Amino acid sequence: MRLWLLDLASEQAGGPVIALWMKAGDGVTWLAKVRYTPSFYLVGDLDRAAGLLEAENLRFERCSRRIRGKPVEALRVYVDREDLEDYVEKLLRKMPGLEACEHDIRVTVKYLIDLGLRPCSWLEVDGVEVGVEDGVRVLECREIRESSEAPPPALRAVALDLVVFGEKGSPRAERDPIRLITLHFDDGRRVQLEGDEAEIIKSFISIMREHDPDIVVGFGLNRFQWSYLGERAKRLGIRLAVGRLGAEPRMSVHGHVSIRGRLNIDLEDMARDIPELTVETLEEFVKYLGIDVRLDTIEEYELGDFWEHDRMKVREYSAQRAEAILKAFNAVREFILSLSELTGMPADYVLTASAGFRVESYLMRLAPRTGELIPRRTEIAHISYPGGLVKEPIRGIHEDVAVLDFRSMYPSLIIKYNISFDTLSDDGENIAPSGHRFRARPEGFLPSALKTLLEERRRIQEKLRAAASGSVEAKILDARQRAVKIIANAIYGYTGWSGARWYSREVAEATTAWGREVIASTIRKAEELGMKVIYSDTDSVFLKNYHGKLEKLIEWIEMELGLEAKLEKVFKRIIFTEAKKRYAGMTIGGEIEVVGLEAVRGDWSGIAREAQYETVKALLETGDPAQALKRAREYVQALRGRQVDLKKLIIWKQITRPLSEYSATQPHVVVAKQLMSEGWRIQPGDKVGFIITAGSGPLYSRAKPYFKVSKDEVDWEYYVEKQVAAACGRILEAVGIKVEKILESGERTLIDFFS
DNA sequence: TTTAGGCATTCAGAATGAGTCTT
DNA sequence: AAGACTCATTCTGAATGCCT
Repeated sequence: MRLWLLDLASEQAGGPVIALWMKAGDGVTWLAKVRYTPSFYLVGDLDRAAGLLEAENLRFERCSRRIRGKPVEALRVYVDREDLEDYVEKLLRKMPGLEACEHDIRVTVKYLIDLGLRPCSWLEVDGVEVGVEDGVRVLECREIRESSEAPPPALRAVALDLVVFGEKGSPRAERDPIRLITLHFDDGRRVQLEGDEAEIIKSFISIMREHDPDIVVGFGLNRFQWSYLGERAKRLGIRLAVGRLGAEPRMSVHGHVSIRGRLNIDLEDMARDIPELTVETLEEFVKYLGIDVRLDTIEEYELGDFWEHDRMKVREYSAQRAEAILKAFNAVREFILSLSELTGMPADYVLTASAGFRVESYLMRLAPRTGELIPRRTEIAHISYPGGLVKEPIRGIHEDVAVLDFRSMYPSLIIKYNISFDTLSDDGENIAPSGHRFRARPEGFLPSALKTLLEERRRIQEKLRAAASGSVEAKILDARQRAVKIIANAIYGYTGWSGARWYSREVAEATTAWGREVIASTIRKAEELGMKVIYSDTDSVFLKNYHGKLEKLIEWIEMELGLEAKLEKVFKRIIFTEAKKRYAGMTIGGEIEVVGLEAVRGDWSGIAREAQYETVKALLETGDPAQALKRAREYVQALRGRQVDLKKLIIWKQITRPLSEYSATQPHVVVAKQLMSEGWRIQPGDKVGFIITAGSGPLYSRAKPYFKVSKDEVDWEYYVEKQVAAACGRILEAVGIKVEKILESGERTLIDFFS
């Protein structure tokens, strides 16, 4: 029977049993159960170990494996229990001098690795149906193996949104009831539950059981909504039996909430690791995906009022959110399933897991291929090392500048020089500028992983070109190639992460050292060819006077460096301040691109960002500093005339740690403390919005929560000088205009004549 | 349960220094 | 004349969020 693996869990029944939740092509849900005995490895004095294991009555076998490429003799020990880690730790205390590995891997993960199975893929399952439980067909599994690739089966999804609020401050589960539950199923059914809280929670549970969705999707489910629902249900004496076979949600790994038999997918986790999003809200996420859906915003502090005076608006608000969540999910569904399949992590927590764990999960599945043992996770002190090379930009305006980028520089270097933890060797023939040496062959673990990924991506992209654009197949392929790219690009960073199982500072250090050498020699060659290098950062060079020479440089990079570089874009005009990593340009298409400057930073006021953007735009479009100055002055005038919306004065800053851990007094922290004392919940990751008000004393004493400030309290001069003039001044100074010029009014006054 | 390092920038608060007053 | 005090300036570290 061909079944698609939705999720899995382990159970204890006189030894571990793996419960595989699967979907058939016809939409039927199957639960396949299979007995499984996990194992771990011992290395060291094996003869002594063997004696001890026999005394413990454990089954084991001798085998040859590798540790970081070095062949070792090991004992593979089978232990019929779920709590492998604790058990082995205890065992090790009786066997000093022996090392264990692969005992600190969860049983479900071990199972998938051992059998070479992946979630979100089709499997061939042999077994006997032993009954139907709660609509689920249960299978006693005999054999299970990979099956051929095919699109996923139809899956039923439901979007969930809750409305809760506090009379004062954030809602608290011990006090504030759930007011509204909105469910939006992907077959179009919509439900809004409102009224007596016990009743609506019960209805929610029965609707979940009746419609039996495979996927529950929401925004903020893991962080907030499930625990709130759980707490409220508990207080009302209701079992929140929304999982299959009547299970309740439970906290799982990576800060994820698990619901038995269903995928619980929180799009907030996905929003959080999209770098383009500076504010991780549903509104921004939906906008980023380019989804056309109406979303009225109600701020948290307004919810209570609207509930009292305009309840229709709240219902509409929640309905819109649920619809947006469902639409967003449909847009990213294939990506999530692909990432799950590729990394081997179940789809409901692959989003919650950070980049490092995703890479690691991918690598762990490759380890058995070469007999590489999976190292245990250890805590190692973090030592930093040199990274990419950044060349000081040439200040001012430049015309006609080409940007040349290396294509996946670090992955290419890792492959080219066979950089890997298992090829690192004092007699290696590839010698990095950092002095580290790597053997040229056999192919290392990381280069092999990267080659596989890059080839896979090329293969998918080829198929993608053949597929009809906009088709389901094209969508799936595109999602998959993006998943592959993400993992490939994260491998270098993984090797420098001290928490990684395969942490190798040598690998990371050698990679960046070769990278610096490559970019430095490229700069030299470009100059030799008569080009002028305006700026360079890590794997890109900005070139002037490139016509007729660029091709030669690209060819040289290919022939001499064995790497690939590509003309990324051409700026008709570009401006650099003296600062690195900050510039703005206009492409030949007429598009304005601002990089690193205040205009793209989330911790500057809207007015400063807008003013700087407009100043830059005027400068780039006309090439005339006077026009830019004029534009900047308009914003100063507007502020001084108090003609600016309060919203544009809000400065947002993130709370990055518990408030008590701050050593410096800062405006947003002071405001956060104040809000907290008023009953608002503020956690690391939250953004606090404040406005600077007039008065004396340090800034932090004049910062107020944005929703409490009126126009006559504002310190307008602060916004003129420290926000707008500071941001615009940076641009204008680069073209020889002094900041003070912005603060003067356009017309000359009497005072000008006297000074 | 945090992939890496490089970088600019702001603000608070300490350190420094010049100038003035007091003893 | 030496020391105490005030006020302005300079320097340093903490913190944030960007770039590749």
